[in-house]
Amino acid sequence: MYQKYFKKKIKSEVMERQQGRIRIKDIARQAGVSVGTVDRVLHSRSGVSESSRLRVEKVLEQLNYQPNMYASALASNKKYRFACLLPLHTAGEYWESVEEGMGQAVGVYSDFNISLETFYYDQYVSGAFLAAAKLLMELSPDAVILSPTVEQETSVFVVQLQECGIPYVFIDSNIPNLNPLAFYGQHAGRSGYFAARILKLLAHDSKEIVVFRQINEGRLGSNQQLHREEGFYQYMKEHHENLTVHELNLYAKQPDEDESLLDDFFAKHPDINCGITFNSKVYIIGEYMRKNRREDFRLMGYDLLQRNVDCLKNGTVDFIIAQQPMLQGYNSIECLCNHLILKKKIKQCNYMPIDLITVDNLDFYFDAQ
Amino acid sequence: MYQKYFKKKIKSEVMERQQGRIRIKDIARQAGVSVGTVDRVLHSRSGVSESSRLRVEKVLEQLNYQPNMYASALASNKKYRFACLLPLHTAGEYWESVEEGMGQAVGVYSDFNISLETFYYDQYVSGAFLAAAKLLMELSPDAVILSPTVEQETSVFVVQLQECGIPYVFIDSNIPNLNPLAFYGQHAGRSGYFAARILKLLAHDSKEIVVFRQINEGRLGSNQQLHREEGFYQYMKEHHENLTVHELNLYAKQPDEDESLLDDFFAKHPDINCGITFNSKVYIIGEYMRKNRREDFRLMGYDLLQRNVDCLKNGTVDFIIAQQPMLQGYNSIECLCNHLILKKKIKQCNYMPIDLITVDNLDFYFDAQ
DNA sequence: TTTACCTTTGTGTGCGTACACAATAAGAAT
DNA sequence: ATTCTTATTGTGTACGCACACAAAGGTAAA
Repeated sequence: MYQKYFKKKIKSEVMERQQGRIRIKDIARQAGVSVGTVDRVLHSRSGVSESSRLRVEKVLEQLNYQPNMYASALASNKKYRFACLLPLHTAGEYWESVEEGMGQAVGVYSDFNISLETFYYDQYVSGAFLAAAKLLMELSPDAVILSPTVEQETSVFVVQLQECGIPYVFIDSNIPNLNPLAFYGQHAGRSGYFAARILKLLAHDSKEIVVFRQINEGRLGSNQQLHREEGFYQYMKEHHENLTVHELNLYAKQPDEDESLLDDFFAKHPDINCGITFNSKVYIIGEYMRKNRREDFRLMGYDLLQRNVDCLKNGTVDFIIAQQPMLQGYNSIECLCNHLILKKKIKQCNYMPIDLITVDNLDFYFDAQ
Repeated sequence: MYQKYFKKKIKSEVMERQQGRIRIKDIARQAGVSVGTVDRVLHSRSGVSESSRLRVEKVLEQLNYQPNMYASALASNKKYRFACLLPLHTAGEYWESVEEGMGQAVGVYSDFNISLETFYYDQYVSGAFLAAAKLLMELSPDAVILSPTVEQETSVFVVQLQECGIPYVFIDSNIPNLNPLAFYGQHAGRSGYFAARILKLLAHDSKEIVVFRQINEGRLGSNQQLHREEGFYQYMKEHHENLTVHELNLYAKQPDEDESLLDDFFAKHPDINCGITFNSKVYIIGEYMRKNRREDFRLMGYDLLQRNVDCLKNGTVDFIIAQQPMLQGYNSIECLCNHLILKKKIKQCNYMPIDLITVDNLDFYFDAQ
């Protein structure tokens, strides 16, 4: 009859007894010792003779013992306090999604008795980071999640964490030599490089484009933004060296100020019809274009804030590059559970995908957990 | 000093006793009954008086009891057999990634005593699906994952599953009126619409483009492919009505045959420099272009098979649309665990993101779990 | 030989839940 | 009143693991 089918069995890559997993009891019987001794070996506690330790370890390896993490977590019956240190932000901002993801993960892993307390600092006030960090440390948390936006203050704090043996996870941006347990965020340089390729497609044959920049408290954006710009310019240098890239600095203090800056710029350069921002506030430009009925202007930006989504939908923004902020938050909590409770091995550097969003695939972006 | 920070506490949205979660024991004490009675209420088993049932239910709601799923799974000590029914495929094909994702999930959830057995059918041989399904049913699985590629045979099988009360999950493509427990896959129409927008950008001002199609055993591709095409044509109709779209049917029987078809086509249409495929075999075109040194040809396709990735890297393919096949596999297993073991609520329709991949963001696509 | 002390090993209980079984109460039948 | 039946409720054990404590064995000192 039909020879056109067959089957295959996957039973998790764990050795099995008749049916069901190897337990500590099985190891004990095989090695001729009690479960207590096996337990001591597993947790490398003292009080085991060399001979039985070796015997147990051999059987452990032979049977490829994998502990039941849930039973283990249940028995240990510990509570875990996680603390999080984030830039102060208002509703609708990027960091809110990160927090939402963390909240989701806390819910999912609530059976592990975890709790999360978040502390905020104003990234534009010198010393605020360390002040918030001090408050945080009074909690004596079991692990910390933070965004290393203020590099040198972060270094100071990280040393404290290391002294206390508290593991810490970086989120959004990375400082590799501070050696976090893990990092979740985008490869900013590559995302700028990618953005450049797409923008050049959008720009068609235009000879000039514009980069809108955001200046906060005199600082030229975050490290993330700077790295995106670097990637962007690298692509343009490699592929379109004779393209003219203008830069326009905005300040987002009073909307009027930005508006007149934009007015001045486009009065001077009426032919420029393509631009990009490397911060999350492309809606400022989008809303300006809508107000001034410049429907020909092609525009790109970062992050799916509600106002940016609105711009995508009304066509003033063509593309948004997203970086799964919710997933970053979710993963950072998950990572701590895996490390502290389930004792799984953690991958240190975790780049988020560089997602290109248009009005067409927008809906499905949020669908993915 | 610094007023620029504050804190916030998230402790999972679960009511708590002093510290730690509400347990069955707590409910029992509050309601003035034994844990056995609470257990009977929780599982709506018989043998509880109306009065105590009401009392328990009231306390349950008051304290917002959330069972510890891991303790529950541990105590119930059941084994779960999952079965999977997929199209027969060779190494490097799309379905292999789906299987990889399922394998990963089986590993992650191995503490729940789950096992997975996969059955294959030749989607081009009539009756093979149901023959494989019969084999599958001999396992008497607790749940089934399948790709409903052969619509009418799927209908027959689904009726059997419903009669046996076996939950089933659709993967890759959906047939909503067959009412699966869940569906994981892409919105094919929208992805075609999205593809059209990007392709038009790539095509610049070209007046003609080409769609390469794959004919298997006389069938014009899967439902997925057809829906992508529909979305594609819809976009073109709405936005670029006077664009000429050529279609070229290929057969992938002997490479020579396809090659001469391509030769003929491009001899007849030497000016066409932009094309797309809606199946996963864009590498056939990419490799042809490389062989014929047509570096000007702009090309798009679907799915990150190794040969497609190679084409992305050597520049013969510009964009690939991906659909997270690994995540589809992973999610389908996870969904069954959530439903059967953890008793969580399942979302029925789960569209995967429509991801646009270039050589720039390729690496990070695979990084996301 | 007895006692003390330390090393090594085994046993018991608890984590929160599920389920089998025992116990109790209430009512009906004798 | 006694026995039987049935409806209701409580208790005990198990799941796999962690950890406290008890027990056993060995060595050295008194």
